Amino acid sequence: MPRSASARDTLLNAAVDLIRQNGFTATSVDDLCRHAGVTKGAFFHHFPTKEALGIAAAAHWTDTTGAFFADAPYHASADPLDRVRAYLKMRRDMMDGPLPAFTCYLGTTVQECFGAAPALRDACRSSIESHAETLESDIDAAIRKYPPARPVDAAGLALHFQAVIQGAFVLAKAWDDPATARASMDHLIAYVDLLFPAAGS
Amino acid sequence: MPRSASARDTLLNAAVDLIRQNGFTATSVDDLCRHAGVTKGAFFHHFPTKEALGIAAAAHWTDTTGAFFADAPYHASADPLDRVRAYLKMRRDMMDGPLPAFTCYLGTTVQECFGAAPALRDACRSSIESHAETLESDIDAAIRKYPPARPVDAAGLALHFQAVIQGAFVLAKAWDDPATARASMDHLIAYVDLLFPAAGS
DNA sequence: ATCAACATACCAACCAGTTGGTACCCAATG
DNA sequence: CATTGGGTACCAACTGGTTGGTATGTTGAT
Repeated sequence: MPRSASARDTLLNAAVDLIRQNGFTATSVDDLCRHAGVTKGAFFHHFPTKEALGIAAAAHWTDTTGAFFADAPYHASADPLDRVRAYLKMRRDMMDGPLPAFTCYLGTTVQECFGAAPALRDACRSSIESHAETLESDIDAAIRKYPPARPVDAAGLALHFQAVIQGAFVLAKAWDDPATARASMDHLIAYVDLLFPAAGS
Repeated sequence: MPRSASARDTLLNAAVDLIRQNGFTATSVDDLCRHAGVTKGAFFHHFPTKEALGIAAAAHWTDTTGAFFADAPYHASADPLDRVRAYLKMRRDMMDGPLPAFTCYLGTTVQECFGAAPALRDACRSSIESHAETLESDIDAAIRKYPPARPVDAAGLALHFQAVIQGAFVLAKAWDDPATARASMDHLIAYVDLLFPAAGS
């Protein structure tokens, strides 16, 4: 670890930015180096292959977004269901402005690499999984506190949240408009409201 | 249109197959020609660019899947809400076997191309949109017949279905397992059940 | 003879990855 | 304290293969 936040970190940030815009395969190593202001030698000094960069970028994404969500205000409420709803509302409200600014590095990448680069696919999976796991305790507490209208398990519902979020990103890209994505998030929020009728809507 | 189902159609079928497996940019023109058993000359005789092939493949996808869904048995029921539910159950049950066999050409492609190829992005959008529109009349009739627990509009709900389906594909690829996708579809079906309480669950 | 439907051969640009080096820091040695 | 040695970080120039696309045919039906 060098003292300067140097080539490696600059490359990882460039990777997250560029790959979200153009996809993994369409982003060349030269593109990344140019954007990061380093040379190809530096790239292959830090990463043995382009795929390794992709995997490291997934970990980097987990770290940065993980810290972001850990510090987010939706944890403040005393009621677990309120925390879950606040999470969903925050994710909906984040869907604003230019698309590459809020879409997900993981969903974009996994769709491309899943056949050709299993290691990268698995890195994306575990990153999505670890984020979903941060929701489980709140969802679980909500299930315990408010009897759900249907039997649900916390882990499965947390993954469903991620599915809807990823699907919303796909539609947002197709329409080139975040409004489509937010509308889908509203349906997800409505689902949660209906699932926990005892909490009032 | 020639009478032989020749180069053009073979290329379109190859495109849908290969691009679903490997993505748009990772699928080269040479790959497509090899898989279709035609030469590059034939490719560029029928399509001015690779992007044009992608657009034509989106239209081809609309045609083939459109015909498939038009003939599907879920239209049989007399009750509109039953038709909607049967559609969702069918889509869930289709998520089986190897992933490239049931995932969507459009969702995969739009994530990659949306920044670099707006024309292709738009072709994907209108293809998704046209499929969603085939659901609108059933959803609309269901809303009229059974008062929904929350105010919903048919077009928005139809798009939400597509978002969840696309998101389910993303998770299925990340986990390399269709079960994750089916679990998300079950949540979507549960949402519809809760939305229309008057119909009984 | 014309024209669409193909095929063959080719190209410049770009691709991921390699090479052989330099600049610099730190720790051990005399 | 100066010198050496070795490791890390980085760089410019290069390589073999691949890319999307083109130029120039050839074929067979009308």
